[in-house]
Amino acid sequence: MELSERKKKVLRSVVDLYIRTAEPVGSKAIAELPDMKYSSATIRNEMAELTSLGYLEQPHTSAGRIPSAAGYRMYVDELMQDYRLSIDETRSINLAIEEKMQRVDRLVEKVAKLVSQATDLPAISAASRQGCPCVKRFDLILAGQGSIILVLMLPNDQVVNKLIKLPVEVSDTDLKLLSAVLNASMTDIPMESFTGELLEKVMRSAGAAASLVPVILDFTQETLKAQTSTNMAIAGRARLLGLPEYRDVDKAQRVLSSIDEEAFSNLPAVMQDANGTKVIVGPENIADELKDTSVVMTKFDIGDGLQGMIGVVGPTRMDYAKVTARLSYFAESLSKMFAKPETPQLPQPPGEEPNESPMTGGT
Amino acid sequence: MELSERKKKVLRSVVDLYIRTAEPVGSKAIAELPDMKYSSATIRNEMAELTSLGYLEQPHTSAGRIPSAAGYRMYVDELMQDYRLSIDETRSINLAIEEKMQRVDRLVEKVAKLVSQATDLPAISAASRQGCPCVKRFDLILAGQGSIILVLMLPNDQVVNKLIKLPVEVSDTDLKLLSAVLNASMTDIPMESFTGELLEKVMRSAGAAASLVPVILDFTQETLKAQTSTNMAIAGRARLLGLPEYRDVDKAQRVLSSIDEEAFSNLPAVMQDANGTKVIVGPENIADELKDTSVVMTKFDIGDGLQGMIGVVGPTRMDYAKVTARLSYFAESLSKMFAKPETPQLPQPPGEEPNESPMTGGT
DNA sequence: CTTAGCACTCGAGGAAACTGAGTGCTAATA
DNA sequence: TATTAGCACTCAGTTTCCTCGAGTGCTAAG
Repeated sequence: MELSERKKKVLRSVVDLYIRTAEPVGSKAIAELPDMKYSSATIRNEMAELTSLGYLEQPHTSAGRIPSAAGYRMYVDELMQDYRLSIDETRSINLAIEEKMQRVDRLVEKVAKLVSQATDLPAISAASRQGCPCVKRFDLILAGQGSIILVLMLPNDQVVNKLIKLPVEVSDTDLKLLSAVLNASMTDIPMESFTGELLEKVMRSAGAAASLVPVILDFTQETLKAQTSTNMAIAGRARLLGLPEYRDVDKAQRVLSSIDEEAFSNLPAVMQDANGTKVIVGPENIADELKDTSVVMTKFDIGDGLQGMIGVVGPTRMDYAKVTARLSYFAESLSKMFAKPETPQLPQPPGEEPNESPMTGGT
Repeated sequence: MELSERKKKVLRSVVDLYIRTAEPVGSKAIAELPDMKYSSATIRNEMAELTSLGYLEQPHTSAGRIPSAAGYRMYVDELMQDYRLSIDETRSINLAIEEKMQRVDRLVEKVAKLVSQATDLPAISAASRQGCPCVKRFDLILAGQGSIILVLMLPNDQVVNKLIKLPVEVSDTDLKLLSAVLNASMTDIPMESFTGELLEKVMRSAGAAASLVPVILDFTQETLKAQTSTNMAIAGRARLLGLPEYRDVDKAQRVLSSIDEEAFSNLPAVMQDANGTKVIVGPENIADELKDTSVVMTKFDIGDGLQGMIGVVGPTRMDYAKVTARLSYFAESLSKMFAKPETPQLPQPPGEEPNESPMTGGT
């Protein structure tokens, strides 16, 4: 059933106000809003109906109303008005991003910290590898002292290596042969096929250096597996404690613990299939501890087959409009930065035209 | 001034009891302890003196006493009785450590988590490189497509590399020459000396590939710098919230924030010069937020020139004896594990002989 | 030197009363 | 018919007041 315009307006106002104050909202407060042309009695009737429709709740008889999960969902999906980032906000985000970021794992930590600062909420950031990993090229270098260096070139120019102590004496020629064989048979294929006949074929062709093959392939498998693993960081946990809903220490502890545990380990996966910004409202969360905790997250592109994700964790009563806007802008800026790593070209702050923040509110 | 035996006994009892209950301790409670042979009145007098000596404090007139910072210091340095780990405790620590640990940065995270679990307090873990880093050996590999791979061998068999796009065409012979020059002049010296005449000499001898030298040395410097950087993780922050002293959310927030900020970034450095276990009691902390928060930490050996550190953060009223014992055992186990990485040989659980936990209580 | 006794202090905890924001319902109004 | 004013009622939160008892310091007796 579609809500009347007036009901929508009331619902939106209630959620807006509740987001600002964290206190149950009464009919009078709504009636006194600048562009509300009805008396508190009318609002009262509307609120009563919204309550019976399941969009609002009443903590107890003589208190105002607070949004229910369905109310938030409706708000996020249809009612919420786009938040316009101020020039100051875009500038501070840009400034934050401009700092040099080096290694990927450090980067994830840093991004999480920045997002947390920008939203004043705990933030998650993750980078996970897309697509099936394979080796582009093998190199074997004689390193003296009876050891060799194995160098793997991966797609996207990444290079990984390992020092291998030689179990047997191997000549330079043997190595050349072995690497030729490896490059001929084992490149550009997924690691699942490193088995059976292919393996035997390689062993046969490898000649004197055949005993190295298992060591090499073990390391290769390990490396490729590590490539697919997701790197994830959480920052700014303490910001939760500043919010009125977490004045209750026990509750705060439960939430913080489950943040630190595995609770969010599946978020990057969830994000894979979604596009744009995704909002998970309170009870839609999986974990029980997170009943009145929401998550807003979005993807960005790191390049090199890496998929980035940033998100924030907050009370169900969080300022979705603002958070979504900042998150989207952040993601956009990061994507652009990674697109041209040498001269980071940051997006222009939104000028006169409305700032579109794409959004899907999946369940 | 040396305290009388009886005063020591009273002080120890007060701290012990306060650690257990987190409530001010009265004279009666002390007098009723099994091996206390004096009446509450006598204890009262002793406590009054201990108070005027600065070892105890009184929250208000009609309450019991709590230890002051000086009281804790005294307790940690002289009074505390060694805690004997139970077989169960050693077993669970061993079990935890036995899990495979891969990369160093992951390892640091994992260790922090384990320590936090073992002590039920937030834990810090860090790994930092010891001694001045240098390059053992340079290798340059032609990688096709107008690029080369630079391979640096560091002490302790670590290998790092980078793909370099060639600005100019370079032949295999040129590369051989360049790497010979690099290996002759730039190995086994600290990076501070990569300057002036040495640099010029290399450039002159490098021939056709001279234009590569700056790129190579930039990367080398960066790598060596990264080698000295400390890797640090904190886990189990939420455990703080379970403790009575952090029922006050604002306080908890202040402490957690400063844990997440830079507050502990200097701990690894502090640990460098200390040996054994170090206890920093509340007000000895640098940061103001950490006034009634203590830190216990100890070192362990990762090998490969890496120095490990583990520590826990807790209220000044923490069970120093227990924490210190567990931490020491943990450190010992880790050291042994890294000493023989393939077949981790864990220390035997302490048998009949007293379990010595070396300890220095520096200021 | 130790201990029993005692008057005193003062925070914690609980009951009772008060306050006021907010409600639902009814009747008047446009 | 839709809106609004008015009113009695509800109930969480706050304040006030009181009691209770753990703990103290001091004095005098053992």
